[in-house]
Amino acid sequence: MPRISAERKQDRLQSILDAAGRVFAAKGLQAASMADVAQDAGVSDGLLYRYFENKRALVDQVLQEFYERLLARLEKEVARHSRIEDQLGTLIQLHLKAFVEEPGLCRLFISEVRVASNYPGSNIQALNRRYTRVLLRIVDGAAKKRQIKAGLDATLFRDLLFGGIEHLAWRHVNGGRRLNIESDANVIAGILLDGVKNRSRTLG
Amino acid sequence: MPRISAERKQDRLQSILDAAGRVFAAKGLQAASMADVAQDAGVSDGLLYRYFENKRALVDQVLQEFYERLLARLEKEVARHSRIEDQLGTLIQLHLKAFVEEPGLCRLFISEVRVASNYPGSNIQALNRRYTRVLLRIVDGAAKKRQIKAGLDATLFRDLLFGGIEHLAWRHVNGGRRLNIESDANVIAGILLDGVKNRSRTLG
Amino acid sequence: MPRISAERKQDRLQSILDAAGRVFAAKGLQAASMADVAQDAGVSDGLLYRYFENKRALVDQVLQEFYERLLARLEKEVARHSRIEDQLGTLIQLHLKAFVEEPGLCRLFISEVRVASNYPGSNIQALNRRYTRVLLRIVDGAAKKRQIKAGLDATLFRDLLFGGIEHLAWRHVNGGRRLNIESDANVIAGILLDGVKNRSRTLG
Amino acid sequence: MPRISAERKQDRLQSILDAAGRVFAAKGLQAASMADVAQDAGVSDGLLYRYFENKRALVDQVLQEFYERLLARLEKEVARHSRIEDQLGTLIQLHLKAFVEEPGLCRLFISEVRVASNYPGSNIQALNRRYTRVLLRIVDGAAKKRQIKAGLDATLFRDLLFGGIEHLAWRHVNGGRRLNIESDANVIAGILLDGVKNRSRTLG
DNA sequence: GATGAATGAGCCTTCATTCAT
DNA sequence: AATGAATGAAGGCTCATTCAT
Repeated sequence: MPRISAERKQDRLQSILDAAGRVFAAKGLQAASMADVAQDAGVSDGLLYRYFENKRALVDQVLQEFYERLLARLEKEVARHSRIEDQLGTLIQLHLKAFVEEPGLCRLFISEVRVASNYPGSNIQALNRRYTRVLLRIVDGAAKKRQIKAGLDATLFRDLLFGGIEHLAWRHVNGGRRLNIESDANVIAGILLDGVKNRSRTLG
Repeated sequence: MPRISAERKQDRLQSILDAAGRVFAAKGLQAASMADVAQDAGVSDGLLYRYFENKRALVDQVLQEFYERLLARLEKEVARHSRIEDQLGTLIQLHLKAFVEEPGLCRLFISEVRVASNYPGSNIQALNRRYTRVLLRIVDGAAKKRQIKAGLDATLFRDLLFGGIEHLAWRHVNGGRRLNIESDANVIAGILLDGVKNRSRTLG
Repeated sequence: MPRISAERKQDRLQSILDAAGRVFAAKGLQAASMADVAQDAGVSDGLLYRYFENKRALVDQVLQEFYERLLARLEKEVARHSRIEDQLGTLIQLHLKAFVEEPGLCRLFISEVRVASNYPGSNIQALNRRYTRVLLRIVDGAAKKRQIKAGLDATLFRDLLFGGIEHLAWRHVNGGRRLNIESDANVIAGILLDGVKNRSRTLG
Repeated sequence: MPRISAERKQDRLQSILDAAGRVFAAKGLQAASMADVAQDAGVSDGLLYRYFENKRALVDQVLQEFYERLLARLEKEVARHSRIEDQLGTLIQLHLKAFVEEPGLCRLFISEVRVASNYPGSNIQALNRRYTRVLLRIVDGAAKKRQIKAGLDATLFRDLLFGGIEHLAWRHVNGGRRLNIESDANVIAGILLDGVKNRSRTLG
């Protein structure tokens, strides 16, 4: 019989995750100490280690939740549209928006997610695949409607898309290029769709 | 009268930079200490600080040289071709090749260059612009030949391209997707060129 | 009216002591945490502190029980013999056997018991005296039979014996010298008995 | 060309070792922190790690020097005597004296040396062998003079002796039994010598 | 110019112990 | 009685950077 309700424990967990998100986003993974996170969460240092094995595990979780939130939005919103252009445009818009709305996490995500995804047991790989699946559904739909030739290599397509979005978002966040989310998203969607329109399977 | 000739100093500088490149690439920025670099370069710890203000400055320089080497190759080789497709394909190929040939620096570059580019006084921004210029020349050439409509936003185009290449290279380096440099480069070039064929100026 | 019967409480106490013995022996005092003990005993961390004031007290108790078990065996088995040589040989054999059979506790005992015996309130001193008494009985018997001269300093004799056994056992446990319990015991008994045969009281 | 003379470095090393001896002896290995040692030595925390890889290595060195000092004394003084009884008596006296004169180190030695000797690369084993060699020389001399039968197992003999001395010294240091170094040493020497007088080779 | 000894702040992590439930 | 969440002090260790020589 737990003396402390499951909700309470959930709250603690969530408040730690939130704090970690804020602190890591604000100071960067390297510069932010576990003590910083604990203080921001209003708990003791030691408690962090009851919920997360170590700093790495905490960051991983933060990034994972960010990624999951993004994916959930993507899947839901993309499904609302039926035209290929709208689906892809929506996906790009949401992705850009997610990054722009949470620039700190965005920075963290971009600079850590690839490294994190290498850690054994990391779920980031699974999320990457999930992202690919969203794209795949769009591409397959387009192929069925003969809007693009069948057989496009989805991972290559995903890398092109994902990479471009990342770059765009990053530069915006860092004060480089102003972003017009809606129109930029449409341009990118247009370029990529036109680009693959007549392209057949290119890679296994 | 300097006790040590300018050339000698240049040599020292270069050997430090080389050592830093090797060490940072091999162990990662975080795990590599200044002492590691000094040892690899065969100089004392203290000497590093005569040539570079701090660790950050040293890394910046390493990345900058890597970027510069890449750009020099790009500019030279791209200029050899006259067909748009060949120019773009060459650019992509060289970029991928640079990353694949030096996976350690590639990793460093990808995970640090954007951060580095924020540091005041960093020259990375200038190199980004130089990269943009290479692209711009290709795009303008294409526009003149009416292969694409005039006015494509080159920075957006660059981000798409650069981001995609980065992602592709990263995943290859980390054992994800096998890379077929030549064909992959051509596919990407094809997609992007087709994509922008009918697209007019979209952003400032 | 106690909610928990006295027996139940005894069971708890004993299961904690058993767990502590296992855990401390397996991991060493330093490396074993109270949480480890609690888990092994199947109780909560907090409960340990109802039965023992702190970690030190718990270890003391574990060692004490080990020592007591050893003494009980010694007293019982030694009494079965009437020849001095057999009495001493048996004592040594049992002592060695106890250590060799429980190498973990043996290690703990050797490296902690002397420290523990300093703690105020520790009963280890009393057990030392009890050990001395066993020896004394043997020595006195021998004196009566004129096998040794009267007046041997029993504590000195005990230290010699105890120390030698400890060393022998320790080195065996740590893979140093192979132990042949029976013959080694007899050799030691022989040396010491012959050694004190003609020795008169030396110290108060 | 070292900027700091080798002597200076030696001084530092020695002052750290001395401080470590003092601090570990006074507070116990566990309770003494590296910071304590650094403070006592008047150096920074970090410097300790320039001279010793870690805490363990520092303790090892302290114990080793203590042991070496003891052995040097033993070897030198024992050689001065020709009668077996005097040789053994001297050895025991010096050993007891060493422990009694430095009770802190003695405690450290007794409670740590056996553990330390297990560490790979520890020199304690070598010192143990050296101690055995001193004994062996005495025993062999005695055997030649027909004072004892040839073939006594020197390691068993050493354990008996060493263990007894340890116990005696320990109890004295902890306020147990008063020690009369000279006479106790002679008693022990007498017991052991008489004990082995007629004993032939007993173990490999 | 060069050295490398020295610094010392700072960080992650552990764990005995407490106490609200 | 029993739980186990929570605490928080403490400690070993690293390493960028400085500075006397």
